[in-house]
Amino acid sequence: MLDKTFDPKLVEKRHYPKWEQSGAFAANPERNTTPYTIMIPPPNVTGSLHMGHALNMTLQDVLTRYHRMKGQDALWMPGTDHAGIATQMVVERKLAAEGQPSRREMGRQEFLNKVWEWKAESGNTITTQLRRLGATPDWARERFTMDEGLSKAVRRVFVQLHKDKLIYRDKRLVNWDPKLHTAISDLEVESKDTKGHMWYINYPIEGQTERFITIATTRPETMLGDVAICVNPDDERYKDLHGKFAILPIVGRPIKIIPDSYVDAEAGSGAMKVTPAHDFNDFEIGKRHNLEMINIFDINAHVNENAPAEYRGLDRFDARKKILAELEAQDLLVKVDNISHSVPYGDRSGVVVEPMLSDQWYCDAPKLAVEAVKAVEDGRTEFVPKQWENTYYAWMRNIEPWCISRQLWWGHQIPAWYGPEGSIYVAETEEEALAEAKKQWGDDVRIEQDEDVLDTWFSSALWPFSTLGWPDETKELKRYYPGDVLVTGFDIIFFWVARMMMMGLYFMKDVPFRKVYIHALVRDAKGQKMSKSKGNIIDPLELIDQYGADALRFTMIAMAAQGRDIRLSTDRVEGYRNFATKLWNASRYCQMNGCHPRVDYKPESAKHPVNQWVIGKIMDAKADVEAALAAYKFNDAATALYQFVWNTFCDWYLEFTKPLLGEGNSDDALKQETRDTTAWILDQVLTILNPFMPYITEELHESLGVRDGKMLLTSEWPVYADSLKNKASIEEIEWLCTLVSTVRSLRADMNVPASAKINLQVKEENAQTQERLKRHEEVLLRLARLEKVEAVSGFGKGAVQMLVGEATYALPLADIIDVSKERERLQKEVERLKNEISKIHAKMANKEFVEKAPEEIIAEQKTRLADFEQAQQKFSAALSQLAA
RNA sequence: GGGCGGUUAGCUCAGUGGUAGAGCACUUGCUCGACACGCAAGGGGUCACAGGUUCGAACCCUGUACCGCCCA
Repeated sequence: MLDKTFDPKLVEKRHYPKWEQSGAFAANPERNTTPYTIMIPPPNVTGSLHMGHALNMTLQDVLTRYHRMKGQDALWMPGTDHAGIATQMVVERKLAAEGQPSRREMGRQEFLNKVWEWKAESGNTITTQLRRLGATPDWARERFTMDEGLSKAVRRVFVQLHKDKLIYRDKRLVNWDPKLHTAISDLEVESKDTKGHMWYINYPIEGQTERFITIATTRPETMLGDVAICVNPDDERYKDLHGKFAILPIVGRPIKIIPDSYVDAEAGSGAMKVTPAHDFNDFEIGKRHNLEMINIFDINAHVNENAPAEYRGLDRFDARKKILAELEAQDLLVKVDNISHSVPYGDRSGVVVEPMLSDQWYCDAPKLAVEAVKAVEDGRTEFVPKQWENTYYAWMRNIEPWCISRQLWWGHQIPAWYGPEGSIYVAETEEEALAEAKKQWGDDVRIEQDEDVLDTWFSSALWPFSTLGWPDETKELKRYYPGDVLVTGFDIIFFWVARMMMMGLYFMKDVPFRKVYIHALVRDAKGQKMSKSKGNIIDPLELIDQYGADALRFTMIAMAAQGRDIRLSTDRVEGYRNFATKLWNASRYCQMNGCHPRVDYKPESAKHPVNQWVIGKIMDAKADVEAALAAYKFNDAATALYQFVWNTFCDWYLEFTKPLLGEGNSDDALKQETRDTTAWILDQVLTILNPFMPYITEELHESLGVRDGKMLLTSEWPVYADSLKNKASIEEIEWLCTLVSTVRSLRADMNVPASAKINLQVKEENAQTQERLKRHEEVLLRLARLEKVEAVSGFGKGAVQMLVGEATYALPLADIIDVSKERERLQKEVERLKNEISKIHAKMANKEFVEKAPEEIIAEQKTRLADFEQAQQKFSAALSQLAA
């Protein structure tokens, strides 16, 4: 016998290892069936499971389990990402905390050893946690972006793109993170609106005493690197200064005043200082006018030797203060405005990013994007929901060269070697590079590998094919590329989805996945982003401990379709925990009543309308689930299941079975049919629900007696013949439900005590109704708590009347009835009906409606009208009878 | 500034042209032989606002307001 409640903890602990050891998660490229592929968005190896993962992984697991049950060769490819900056930071912090030598002190190789050690210890945190969620990826194939195979793919891609001139080295401005000492890509920069100042500074004009040109700047410290002043060519104020020089205050360098239409005469003072080495716009101007680029900062964003001695070594913000003080002393500071402007911050370090001139490697994203855009335009890859394609296009059509080098140690070291006189050899191995160098320089040449590593997203971009063995031509690659669907959040469309599209198309000549399902982000109940600093993090593992993995999964699924945010509150999780308990107890009921699944049971054999009805209902539920999953409407699937289990199966069907299985029923054949049907329906429910709530369904499946000893995990998704559905029975039982509900409702309205057994009278019933009333008498008596049902020719005084179908029913409540209350009820009912009737009358009187509306709508309105009119008549009659 | 999304019951949200829905919360009544993590019955909505299209609009179009996100 099942316990009274479901204990997820024990069940989860027991089933997961069984599943995993069964080998059922494994894809099998030899199988003669269609593959179904999902590539996991590899979580950071530093990470631990958060709500975003819980949602993302649950959805993937649902799809994987579902397609696996449908007989496809499902490959859910798992793995983790080496997360260059994040991991390096974690390990550095750990070293510091342990009082060990710093990264620089121990040197590159030693440090990398430490990172690998750390990875060996903590790198499986998140994969362990995924197991707790019940995720079933093909663990045997688990990959890590720093694996030898994936690293080989990275080198191959780099070399090939370089050969094709799609990767190049360039000296440009980059976003420099002065804390982490690395360049970062545009995407890793967060612009934040910040309160700041606009300083207006006078630069003296060379050779003219007492004449100044006023520039406006938010970053006065960069003036140490000024090389020109720009004005709009049409700006009358400055026309005579074109080509003249100003003297850069503090530094004393003469800088040219040049016209450039980039300058907005209306903005600031209309004159702009130009610092090409420290501002992206100025850099462009500098290139246009061939200006010198003076870099005034070192890697810490401290002032360097290109500035006057007294500023050297100062932090950029200290330098700003000193410069402002000096300008003020020289009376060159004209005014200061308080403004709000956007300031770039490094998303990892949180410090202000410094535009800095440096040599970096770039990937020609604009060229690669062309095909990637086309692939979405022509539908080779489709986003779900569709509107995300706009987001994708917007970025892809304005894409900038991608800075792919990072001044870090943890990552894929760039496969480029430097030889004499600035020669560069890009090759997959040092041997190859050396060979090339020798070819050029003769024998005793020394080459050195570029110290930098690649952006982590560079290797992630290859994930859909590098994990399948590329560049080798493996059978996996052939079979599982492209993937069926990528499941991810909108926050990494640019970082990851777009880049996979570019790389996949370039190297595989096909898109990496057919569909991209974009889900929402999980927020807290108030819509706030969860973050450690806000302290509003809900830990999925705590929820699993508290409510069970199934409850958490079902919550994620039920909420999946909501806009861009999912507001998670524990109430919801609790609600789905209750759902699990409900299912548990329904199963308990089945068990107590001897409803054991029978291998030879055929649903076609069910004769009783109640049984035929519930079979029809499970067919609908299954079809709804299938349609929902096909459209990635996970919440619809959840609703269909929830409603079937709770409302149809528990609230109605199991209640129907009580009289049928009870002592009162002497029809043994019917009893057996009902037991068999109940067991079969439960078995179907467990099967269909399994991808959503794998633990409880597996447990129940196991304890209720198994069809053939198979786990649900490896069971087949059901298929039903359309002919199974019996419309007449469905209609009949729906009538029965309405009748029961109507009686219950009236009893409550009339304050009939729940325990009071009363009679139900019926008149004007047709032959079909007579038959039905007889057939379902037991059910009716029990569910509506009635003494008996009797056919009468007329109702007595104090009969409370109701309508179901063509017949009129009454509860004879002569003694109990509150006449005024009953009058009120009837009047309200008549009023409502009159209202409906007049609405339909108005519609039908509208000539245009009758002419233009489709026939079935008009027919429908006519039926409704007839029903309402009949009902109104009967209630009016009841009302006058009450008055009499 | 540009773009995208949202505004439906107290709350969280479904709902793609014809009868306004769910869960939670709330009210009332229930120890009914699976389940109080439950059962039954209820109350509760100018579908943000203003125009337009249509026989008919929560739904399509235009605009406004407010909220959120992304990009500059």
